[in-house]
Amino acid sequence: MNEAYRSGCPINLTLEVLGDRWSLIVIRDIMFGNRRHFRELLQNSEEGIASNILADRLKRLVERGLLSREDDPSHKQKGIYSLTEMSIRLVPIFAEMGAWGRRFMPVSEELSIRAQLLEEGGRPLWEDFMAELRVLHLHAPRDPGKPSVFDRLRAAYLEVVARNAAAPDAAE
Amino acid sequence: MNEAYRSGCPINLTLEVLGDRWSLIVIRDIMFGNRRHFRELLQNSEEGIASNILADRLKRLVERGLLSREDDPSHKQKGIYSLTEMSIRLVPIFAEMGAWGRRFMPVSEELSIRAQLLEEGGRPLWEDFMAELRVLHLHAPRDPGKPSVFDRLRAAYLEVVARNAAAPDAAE
DNA sequence: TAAACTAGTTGCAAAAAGCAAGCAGTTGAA
DNA sequence: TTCAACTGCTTGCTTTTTGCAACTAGTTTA
Repeated sequence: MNEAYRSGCPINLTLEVLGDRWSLIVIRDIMFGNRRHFRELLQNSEEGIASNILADRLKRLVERGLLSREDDPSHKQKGIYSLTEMSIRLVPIFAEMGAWGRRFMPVSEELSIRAQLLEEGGRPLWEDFMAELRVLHLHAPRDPGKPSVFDRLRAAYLEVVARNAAAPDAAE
Repeated sequence: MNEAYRSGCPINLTLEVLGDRWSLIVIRDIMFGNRRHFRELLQNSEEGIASNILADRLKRLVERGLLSREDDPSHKQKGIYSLTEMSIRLVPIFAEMGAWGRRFMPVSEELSIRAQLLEEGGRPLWEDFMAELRVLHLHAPRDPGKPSVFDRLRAAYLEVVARNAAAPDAAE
Protein backbone atom coordinates (compact mmCIF):
# COMPACT_ATOMS: atom_id res chain seq x y z
CA MET A 1 0.00 0.00 0.00
CA ASN A 2 3.07 2.21 0.38
CA GLU A 3 3.25 3.88 -3.02
CA ALA A 4 6.71 5.15 -3.90
CA TYR A 5 6.42 7.27 -7.01
CA ARG A 6 9.22 7.50 -9.55
CA SER A 7 9.26 11.29 -9.43
CA GLY A 8 7.18 14.33 -8.48
CA CYS A 9 6.66 15.40 -12.09
CA PRO A 10 2.94 15.92 -12.78
CA ILE A 11 3.14 14.18 -16.13
CA ASN A 12 4.93 11.23 -14.61
CA LEU A 13 2.47 11.00 -11.74
CA THR A 14 -0.48 11.10 -14.11
CA LEU A 15 1.19 8.35 -16.10
CA GLU A 16 1.84 6.25 -13.04
CA VAL A 17 -1.88 6.22 -12.28
CA LEU A 18 -3.30 6.06 -15.81
CA GLY A 19 -0.42 4.99 -18.03
CA ASP A 20 -1.34 1.43 -18.86
CA ARG A 21 -3.34 -0.16 -21.60
CA TRP A 22 -6.64 -0.49 -19.76
CA SER A 23 -7.30 2.08 -17.01
CA LEU A 24 -8.39 4.86 -19.34
CA ILE A 25 -10.39 2.43 -21.47
CA VAL A 26 -12.43 1.43 -18.42
CA ILE A 27 -13.00 5.05 -17.43
CA ARG A 28 -13.90 5.93 -21.02
CA ASP A 29 -16.60 3.25 -21.10
CA ILE A 30 -18.07 4.43 -17.83
CA MET A 31 -17.88 8.08 -18.90
CA PHE A 32 -19.07 7.97 -22.51
CA GLY A 33 -20.95 4.67 -22.56
CA ASN A 34 -22.48 4.97 -19.09
CA ARG A 35 -21.55 1.38 -18.30
CA ARG A 36 -21.91 1.04 -14.59
CA HIS A 37 -21.74 -2.71 -13.85
CA PHE A 38 -18.98 -5.27 -14.17
CA ARG A 39 -20.79 -7.27 -16.88
CA GLU A 40 -21.64 -4.22 -18.93
CA LEU A 41 -18.00 -3.21 -18.92
CA LEU A 42 -16.88 -6.75 -19.72
CA GLN A 43 -19.31 -7.67 -22.49
CA ASN A 44 -19.72 -4.38 -24.29
CA SER A 45 -15.98 -3.77 -24.33
CA GLU A 46 -14.97 -2.73 -27.83
CA GLU A 47 -11.42 -3.86 -27.13
CA GLY A 48 -12.23 -7.13 -25.35
CA ILE A 49 -10.86 -6.73 -21.86
CA ALA A 50 -10.33 -9.93 -19.88
CA SER A 51 -12.38 -10.40 -16.73
CA ASN A 52 -9.40 -10.71 -14.40
CA ILE A 53 -7.85 -7.52 -15.74
CA LEU A 54 -11.15 -5.67 -15.51
CA ALA A 55 -11.54 -6.82 -11.91
CA ASP A 56 -8.00 -5.72 -11.12
CA ARG A 57 -8.41 -2.31 -12.76
CA LEU A 58 -11.73 -1.59 -11.09
CA LYS A 59 -10.17 -2.41 -7.75
CA ARG A 60 -7.12 -0.25 -8.41
CA LEU A 61 -9.13 2.69 -9.70
CA VAL A 62 -11.39 2.60 -6.66
CA GLU A 63 -8.35 2.43 -4.35
CA ARG A 64 -6.80 5.40 -6.09
CA GLY A 65 -9.93 7.52 -5.97
CA LEU A 66 -10.80 7.51 -9.67
CA LEU A 67 -13.93 5.44 -9.24
CA SER A 68 -16.32 4.67 -6.43
CA ARG A 69 -18.31 1.50 -5.93
CA GLU A 70 -21.71 1.16 -4.30
CA ASP A 71 -24.03 -1.78 -3.97
CA ASP A 72 -26.92 -1.83 -6.41
CA PRO A 73 -30.11 -1.86 -4.31
CA SER A 74 -31.95 -3.75 -7.07
CA HIS A 75 -29.60 -6.75 -7.02
CA LYS A 76 -27.59 -8.04 -4.09
CA GLN A 77 -24.58 -9.03 -6.19
CA LYS A 78 -24.37 -6.04 -8.44
CA GLY A 79 -22.07 -3.15 -7.76
CA ILE A 80 -22.45 0.24 -9.37
CA TYR A 81 -19.26 1.96 -10.39
CA SER A 82 -19.30 5.75 -10.56
CA LEU A 83 -16.89 8.42 -11.66
CA THR A 84 -15.45 10.75 -9.04
CA GLU A 85 -14.48 14.41 -9.40
CA MET A 86 -10.95 13.12 -10.07
CA SER A 87 -12.00 11.10 -13.09
CA ILE A 88 -14.59 13.60 -14.31
CA ARG A 89 -11.74 16.07 -14.63
CA LEU A 90 -10.11 13.74 -17.14
CA VAL A 91 -12.55 15.01 -19.77
CA PRO A 92 -10.05 17.53 -21.22
CA ILE A 93 -7.39 14.82 -21.47
CA PHE A 94 -9.83 12.50 -23.24
CA ALA A 95 -10.82 15.33 -25.57
CA GLU A 96 -7.21 16.09 -26.46
CA MET A 97 -6.36 12.42 -26.86
CA GLY A 98 -9.36 11.99 -29.11
CA ALA A 99 -8.36 14.96 -31.21
CA TRP A 100 -4.80 13.65 -31.53
CA GLY A 101 -5.95 10.16 -32.38
CA ARG A 102 -8.31 11.50 -35.01
CA ARG A 103 -5.51 13.43 -36.62
CA PHE A 104 -2.79 10.81 -36.61
CA MET A 105 -4.27 7.37 -36.21
CA PRO A 106 -6.51 5.19 -38.42
CA VAL A 107 -9.73 5.81 -36.52
CA SER A 108 -13.11 4.47 -37.58
CA GLU A 109 -15.84 6.97 -38.36
CA GLU A 110 -18.32 5.45 -35.95
CA LEU A 111 -16.02 5.51 -32.98
CA SER A 112 -14.59 8.95 -33.65
CA ILE A 113 -17.73 11.02 -34.10
CA ARG A 114 -17.87 11.74 -30.38
CA ALA A 115 -14.24 12.83 -30.37
CA GLN A 116 -15.02 15.14 -33.26
CA LEU A 117 -17.92 16.77 -31.43
CA LEU A 118 -15.84 17.20 -28.29
CA GLU A 119 -13.05 18.77 -30.33
CA GLU A 120 -15.39 21.14 -32.13
CA GLY A 121 -17.25 22.11 -28.97
CA GLY A 122 -14.03 23.03 -27.21
CA ARG A 123 -13.64 23.82 -23.55
CA PRO A 124 -17.16 25.24 -23.04
CA LEU A 125 -18.66 21.94 -24.18
CA TRP A 126 -16.24 20.01 -21.97
CA GLU A 127 -17.40 22.04 -18.99
CA ASP A 128 -21.05 21.32 -19.80
CA PHE A 129 -20.23 17.65 -20.16
CA MET A 130 -18.39 17.56 -16.84
CA ALA A 131 -21.30 19.29 -15.13
CA GLU A 132 -23.57 16.63 -16.54
CA LEU A 133 -21.30 13.81 -15.39
CA ARG A 134 -21.53 15.28 -11.89
CA VAL A 135 -25.31 14.91 -12.12
CA LEU A 136 -25.04 11.34 -13.34
CA HIS A 137 -22.29 10.16 -11.00
CA LEU A 138 -22.08 12.49 -8.02
CA HIS A 139 -25.81 13.11 -7.46
CA ALA A 140 -25.34 16.80 -8.25
CA PRO A 141 -28.61 18.65 -8.92
CA ARG A 142 -29.56 18.80 -12.58
CA ASP A 143 -29.55 22.16 -14.32
CA PRO A 144 -33.03 22.20 -15.92
CA GLY A 145 -32.18 24.56 -18.75
CA LYS A 146 -29.31 22.56 -20.20
CA PRO A 147 -29.69 20.16 -23.11
CA SER A 148 -27.75 16.96 -22.49
CA VAL A 149 -24.25 16.75 -24.00
CA PHE A 150 -24.20 13.08 -23.12
CA ASP A 151 -27.35 12.43 -25.13
CA ARG A 152 -26.06 14.53 -28.01
CA LEU A 153 -22.87 12.50 -28.22
CA ARG A 154 -24.80 9.26 -28.08
CA ALA A 155 -27.31 10.37 -30.71
CA ALA A 156 -24.53 11.38 -33.08
CA TYR A 157 -22.89 7.99 -32.61
CA LEU A 158 -26.10 6.07 -33.23
CA GLU A 159 -26.80 8.15 -36.32
CA VAL A 160 -23.45 7.21 -37.82
CA VAL A 161 -24.00 3.57 -36.93
CA ALA A 162 -27.42 3.65 -38.63
CA ARG A 163 -26.07 5.42 -41.70
CA ASN A 164 -23.24 2.92 -42.07
CA ALA A 165 -25.60 -0.01 -41.56
CA ALA A 166 -27.69 1.29 -44.47
CA ALA A 167 -24.66 1.76 -46.73
CA PRO A 168 -22.07 -0.65 -45.36
CA ASP A 169 -19.63 -0.06 -48.22
CA ALA A 170 -18.96 3.44 -46.90
CA ALA A 171 -18.12 2.31 -43.37
CA GLU A 172 -14.75 3.11 -41.73
CA MET B 1 5.20 -5.16 -38.44
CA ASN B 2 1.55 -6.00 -39.09
CA GLU B 3 -0.22 -3.88 -36.48
CA ALA B 4 -3.68 -5.11 -35.61
CA TYR B 5 -5.31 -2.52 -33.40
CA ARG B 6 -7.82 -3.43 -30.75
CA SER B 7 -10.39 -0.95 -32.06
CA GLY B 8 -10.80 2.16 -34.18
CA CYS B 9 -11.60 4.38 -31.22
CA PRO B 10 -9.34 7.44 -31.21
CA ILE B 11 -8.74 7.22 -27.47
CA ASN B 12 -7.86 3.57 -27.72
CA LEU B 13 -5.55 4.14 -30.66
CA THR B 14 -3.75 6.93 -28.84
CA LEU B 15 -3.40 4.62 -25.87
CA GLU B 16 -2.07 1.81 -28.01
CA VAL B 17 0.77 4.03 -29.18
CA LEU B 18 1.47 6.01 -26.01
CA GLY B 19 -0.20 4.07 -23.21
CA ASP B 20 2.75 2.56 -21.43
CA ARG B 21 4.91 3.70 -18.59
CA TRP B 22 7.78 5.13 -20.63
CA SER B 23 6.89 6.41 -24.10
CA LEU B 24 5.51 9.75 -22.96
CA ILE B 25 8.33 10.16 -20.43
CA VAL B 26 10.88 9.89 -23.24
CA ILE B 27 9.00 12.37 -25.40
CA ARG B 28 8.59 14.71 -22.44
CA ASP B 29 12.36 14.76 -21.83
CA ILE B 30 13.07 15.50 -25.48
CA MET B 31 10.34 18.15 -25.62
CA PHE B 32 10.82 20.03 -22.35
CA GLY B 33 14.40 19.10 -21.48
CA ASN B 34 15.77 19.23 -25.03
CA ARG B 35 17.59 15.93 -24.49
CA ARG B 36 18.58 14.77 -27.94
CA HIS B 37 21.07 11.92 -27.41
CA PHE B 38 20.74 8.46 -25.92
CA ARG B 39 23.04 9.18 -22.97
CA GLU B 40 21.36 12.44 -22.13
CA LEU B 41 18.01 10.68 -21.99
CA LEU B 42 19.48 7.84 -19.97
CA GLN B 43 21.51 9.72 -17.38
CA ASN B 44 19.36 12.78 -16.81
CA SER B 45 16.22 10.69 -16.48
CA GLU B 46 14.34 11.82 -13.40
CA GLU B 47 12.58 8.47 -13.24
CA GLY B 48 15.59 6.26 -13.96
CA ILE B 49 14.77 4.48 -17.19
CA ALA B 50 16.80 1.35 -17.94
CA SER B 51 19.01 1.42 -21.03
CA ASN B 52 17.38 -1.54 -22.73
CA ILE B 53 13.94 -0.04 -22.28
CA LEU B 54 15.11 3.34 -23.53
CA ALA B 55 16.62 1.69 -26.59
CA ASP B 56 13.42 -0.19 -27.24
CA ARG B 57 11.20 2.88 -26.84
CA LEU B 58 13.36 5.06 -29.06
CA LYS B 59 13.22 2.39 -31.75
CA ARG B 60 9.46 2.00 -31.43
CA LEU B 61 8.78 5.72 -31.39
CA VAL B 62 10.89 6.21 -34.52
CA GLU B 63 9.09 3.31 -36.23
CA ARG B 64 5.74 4.81 -35.35
CA GLY B 65 6.60 8.29 -36.54
CA LEU B 66 6.75 10.06 -33.19
CA LEU B 67 10.49 10.64 -33.33
CA SER B 68 13.11 10.84 -36.03
CA ARG B 69 16.75 9.89 -35.73
CA GLU B 70 19.66 11.44 -37.59
CA ASP B 71 23.40 10.93 -37.28
CA ASP B 72 25.20 13.60 -35.34
CA PRO B 73 27.82 15.08 -37.72
CA SER B 74 30.07 15.91 -34.76
CA HIS B 75 30.37 12.31 -33.56
CA LYS B 76 30.15 9.17 -35.64
CA GLN B 77 28.39 7.16 -32.96
CA LYS B 78 25.91 9.71 -31.76
CA GLY B 79 22.40 9.89 -33.03
CA ILE B 80 20.18 12.93 -32.64
CA TYR B 81 16.57 12.26 -31.82
CA SER B 82 14.03 14.88 -32.87
CA LEU B 83 10.34 15.40 -32.40
CA THR B 84 8.06 15.14 -35.42
CA GLU B 85 4.85 17.03 -36.12
CA MET B 86 3.05 14.03 -34.64
CA SER B 87 4.78 14.37 -31.28
CA ILE B 88 4.83 18.16 -31.27
CA ARG B 89 1.05 17.99 -31.40
CA LEU B 90 1.09 16.14 -28.09
CA VAL B 91 1.69 19.48 -26.34
CA PRO B 92 -2.02 19.96 -25.47
CA ILE B 93 -2.16 16.43 -24.02
CA PHE B 94 0.95 17.08 -21.93
CA ALA B 95 -0.52 20.38 -20.78
CA GLU B 96 -3.79 18.76 -19.72
CA MET B 97 -2.00 15.86 -18.06
CA GLY B 98 0.20 18.32 -16.21
CA ALA B 99 -2.82 20.31 -15.05
CA TRP B 100 -4.58 17.15 -13.88
CA GLY B 101 -1.47 15.86 -12.10
CA ARG B 102 -1.02 19.18 -10.36
CA ARG B 103 -4.56 19.11 -9.11
CA PHE B 104 -4.80 15.52 -7.94
CA MET B 105 -1.34 14.08 -7.41
CA PRO B 106 1.47 14.84 -4.92
CA VAL B 107 3.65 16.79 -7.33
CA SER B 108 6.88 18.51 -6.33
CA GLU B 109 7.11 22.27 -6.74
CA GLU B 110 10.26 22.14 -8.85
CA LEU B 111 8.89 19.70 -11.35
CA SER B 112 5.46 21.25 -11.64
CA ILE B 113 6.30 24.89 -12.28
CA ARG B 114 6.39 24.26 -16.04
CA ALA B 115 3.01 22.55 -15.90
CA GLN B 116 1.67 25.55 -14.03
CA LEU B 117 2.92 28.01 -16.65
CA LEU B 118 1.51 25.88 -19.46
CA GLU B 119 -1.84 25.71 -17.70
CA GLU B 120 -1.96 29.45 -17.08
CA GLY B 121 -0.83 30.32 -20.59
CA GLY B 122 -3.58 28.23 -22.13
CA ARG B 123 -3.91 27.31 -25.76
CA PRO B 124 -2.25 30.47 -27.16
CA LEU B 125 0.91 29.64 -25.22
CA TRP B 126 0.74 26.01 -26.36
CA GLU B 127 0.60 27.20 -29.95
CA ASP B 128 3.65 29.40 -29.44
CA PHE B 129 5.47 26.53 -27.82
CA MET B 130 4.60 24.16 -30.66
CA ALA B 131 5.80 26.72 -33.20
CA GLU B 132 9.05 26.92 -31.32
CA LEU B 133 9.44 23.15 -31.19
CA ARG B 134 9.07 23.15 -34.98
CA VAL B 135 12.04 25.52 -35.13
CA LEU B 136 14.11 23.33 -32.81
CA HIS B 137 13.19 19.96 -34.27
CA LEU B 138 11.85 20.42 -37.79
CA HIS B 139 14.21 23.16 -39.00
CA ALA B 140 11.30 25.56 -39.38
CA PRO B 141 12.36 29.21 -39.76
CA ARG B 142 12.47 31.11 -36.50
CA ASP B 143 9.98 33.92 -35.94
CA PRO B 144 12.28 36.79 -34.91
CA GLY B 145 9.72 38.73 -32.89
CA LYS B 146 8.76 35.91 -30.52
CA PRO B 147 10.28 35.49 -27.08
CA SER B 148 11.10 31.86 -26.38
CA VAL B 149 8.51 29.86 -24.46
CA PHE B 150 11.04 27.07 -24.09
CA ASP B 151 13.53 29.42 -22.40
CA ARG B 152 10.82 30.88 -20.22
CA LEU B 153 9.81 27.45 -18.96
CA ARG B 154 13.42 26.53 -18.30
CA ALA B 155 14.16 29.81 -16.51
CA ALA B 156 11.15 29.36 -14.24
CA TYR B 157 12.28 25.84 -13.40
CA LEU B 158 15.85 26.94 -12.61
CA GLU B 159 14.56 29.75 -10.46
CA VAL B 160 12.56 27.37 -8.32
CA VAL B 161 15.54 25.03 -8.06
CA ALA B 162 17.76 27.92 -6.94
CA ARG B 163 15.20 29.16 -4.46
CA ASN B 164 14.77 25.72 -2.92
CA ALA B 165 18.54 25.20 -2.79
CA ALA B 166 18.82 28.39 -0.75
CA ALA B 167 16.03 27.35 1.60
CA PRO B 168 16.04 23.55 1.45
CA ASP B 169 13.54 23.16 4.29
CA ALA B 170 10.77 24.44 2.03
CA ALA B 171 11.51 21.95 -0.73
CA GLU B 172 8.89 19.31 -1.43
C1' DT C 1 -36.66 -25.95 -9.18
C1' DA C 2 -33.64 -25.26 -12.76
C1' DA C 3 -31.59 -22.14 -16.06
C1' DA C 4 -29.49 -18.02 -16.56
C1' DC C 5 -27.11 -14.32 -14.65
C1' DT C 6 -24.15 -11.90 -11.05
C1' DA C 7 -19.26 -10.34 -9.79
C1' DG C 8 -15.61 -11.90 -9.71
C1' DT C 9 -11.21 -16.15 -9.01
C1' DT C 10 -7.87 -19.40 -10.27
C1' DG C 11 -4.15 -21.53 -12.79
C1' DC C 12 -1.12 -21.25 -16.25
C1' DA C 13 1.48 -19.40 -20.39
C1' DA C 14 3.32 -15.45 -22.75
C1' DA C 15 4.92 -10.87 -22.91
C1' DA C 16 6.93 -6.88 -20.92
C1' DA C 17 9.71 -4.51 -17.50
C1' DG C 18 13.73 -4.13 -14.65
C1' DC C 19 18.55 -4.92 -13.29
C1' DA C 20 23.42 -5.41 -13.89
C1' DA C 21 27.00 -6.23 -16.69
C1' DG C 22 29.26 -6.09 -21.04
C1' DC C 23 30.72 -4.62 -25.83
C1' DA C 24 32.63 -2.70 -30.08
C1' DG C 25 33.58 1.50 -31.98
C1' DT C 26 34.97 6.67 -31.26
C1' DT C 27 37.05 10.58 -29.25
C1' DG C 28 40.23 13.49 -26.90
C1' DA C 29 43.98 14.28 -23.93
C1' DA C 30 48.96 12.95 -22.60
C1' DT D 1 50.52 6.64 -30.23
C1' DT D 2 48.24 5.00 -26.53
C1' DC D 3 44.86 4.76 -23.22
C1' DA D 4 40.93 6.24 -20.48
C1' DA D 5 36.57 7.83 -20.99
C1' DC D 6 32.56 8.07 -23.68
C1' DT D 7 29.28 6.54 -27.51
C1' DG D 8 24.82 3.86 -28.40
C1' DC D 9 23.33 0.21 -27.54
C1' DT D 10 23.02 -5.52 -26.39
C1' DT D 11 22.80 -9.67 -23.48
C1' DG D 12 21.31 -12.67 -19.88
C1' DC D 13 18.56 -13.12 -16.19
C1' DT D 14 14.67 -12.36 -12.76
C1' DT D 15 10.39 -10.28 -11.61
C1' DT D 16 6.06 -8.36 -12.79
C1' DT D 17 2.21 -7.75 -15.73
C1' DT D 18 -0.94 -9.33 -19.23
C1' DG D 19 -3.87 -12.57 -21.49
C1' DC D 20 -6.68 -16.71 -21.94
C1' DA D 21 -9.90 -20.11 -20.51
C1' DA D 22 -12.15 -22.35 -17.26
C1' DC D 23 -14.50 -22.15 -12.98
C1' DT D 24 -17.14 -20.63 -8.61
C1' DA D 25 -20.49 -19.25 -5.21
C1' DG D 26 -24.29 -16.73 -4.69
C1' DT D 27 -28.80 -14.43 -6.86
C1' DT D 28 -32.60 -13.78 -9.70
C1' DT D 29 -36.10 -15.18 -12.92
C1' DA D 30 -39.12 -18.14 -15.47
